[in-house]
Amino acid sequence: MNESLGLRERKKLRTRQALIDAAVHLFEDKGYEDVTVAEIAEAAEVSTRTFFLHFQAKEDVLFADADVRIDLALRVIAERGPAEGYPDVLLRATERMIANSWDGDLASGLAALRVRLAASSPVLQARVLQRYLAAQDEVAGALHEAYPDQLDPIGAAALVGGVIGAVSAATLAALARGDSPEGVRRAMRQAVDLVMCCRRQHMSGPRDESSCT
Amino acid sequence: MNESLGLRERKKLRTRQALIDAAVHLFEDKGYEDVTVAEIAEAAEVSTRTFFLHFQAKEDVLFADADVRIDLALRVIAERGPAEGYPDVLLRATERMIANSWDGDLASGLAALRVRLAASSPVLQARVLQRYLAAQDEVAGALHEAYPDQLDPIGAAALVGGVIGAVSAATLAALARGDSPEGVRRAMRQAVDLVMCCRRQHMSGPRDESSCT
DNA sequence: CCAGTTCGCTACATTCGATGCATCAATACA
DNA sequence: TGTATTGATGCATCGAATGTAGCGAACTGG
Repeated sequence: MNESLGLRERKKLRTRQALIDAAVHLFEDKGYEDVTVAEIAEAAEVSTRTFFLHFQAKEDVLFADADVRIDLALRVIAERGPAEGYPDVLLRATERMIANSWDGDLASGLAALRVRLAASSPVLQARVLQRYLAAQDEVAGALHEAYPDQLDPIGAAALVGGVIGAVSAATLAALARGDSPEGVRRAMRQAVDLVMCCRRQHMSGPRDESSCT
Repeated sequence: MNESLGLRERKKLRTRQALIDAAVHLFEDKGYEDVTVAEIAEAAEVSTRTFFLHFQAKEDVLFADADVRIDLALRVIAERGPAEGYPDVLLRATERMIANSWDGDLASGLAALRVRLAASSPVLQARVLQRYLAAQDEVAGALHEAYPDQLDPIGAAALVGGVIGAVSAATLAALARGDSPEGVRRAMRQAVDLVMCCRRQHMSGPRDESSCT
């Protein structure tokens, strides 16, 4: 995976991962609020200061890989086909993010832990929303840049916000219901279909067209 | 207004109002982040501790009178017409909430300030959105109850999440752009149109049908 | 009018998240 | 090897938020 990295960067990644692991274990045991950053750092055998050198804030340790997903979406937009309309691009970007979260967060149970913790900690919940907003903003901005004459900034924001909002709400509902990872994935796809079905001109992959209500 | 209150409670209300006024003035001058609770308390001539006796957190001084009117949306759903489909009901509920949130703004300048500050402070953004998220859950549940055979829980969550997400994102985008209140309101309606246009069967009020892309 | 109680407020101490700064030591590089 | 880069550290500090003890003004019943 990371064979060509220098020793220094490998060490850095190792402490970062140690912090993540320590935090996850502690959060699972004691919940979010009852774990201090000092505890996490101590468990990872680094200083408290080092924690904030790797993560902007306490809750960011739970979103270690979330930034990767934004990059994925941005790349899909950047590498779009010349004749591709924005509904298809947005659809592909969304599906790419879903696929990524499938073999990342969802499989490892990190997403479920996040939801569980957020449900019991309003502070964390607010920060999660903040993060989602920032992500939406970036994607919407990129989409507007890509289709400046078809999407004004407001329309792009509404479009992206609608998709992300629908997928998030469906995912949360499925997770709250205790669905299996497959069930969660199905909920995600259902949400995408619901929002996008009326807007796409042609499909980029095999999908049941009749599921559009 | 409060003639039959005891002297003690009147005093309490007075200090509370002094804290709100001081906070509003300071926020207007210096923005949200650059004002400390100690400053607010000092300007209101009370101790810092007293501030937290009246408000759970710094942001709550801005939400002093703001109760999210979830009831409005729920009532629209409850009092739906027998032949009304869920797209129309949801549309009406959303419009009702938009109209109300804006009326509240005009009534007390506090809400207007809140919106303005939220544009520049991610913390406040998240707090506002948190309130919307709580409403989202209830509305989705009510919508599912109202149309049990047309909307499963996941579908209802996705639908409502999509609408709220689109409206929120468009609103924030308009605010970030520095739009006038009228422009913000237009962005809200644009977002509703974008998400709902393909789903409504008949309109409940005067609206440009051709705006549906 | 007076004791006893309630309660809003204060001062002080403390915890915790987060940041700035100077510094050390290991790595990378010429 | 010598130098520069950089991850990690300790320390100081700020601001939000909470616990505690206690004062004094406002209510209560007699």
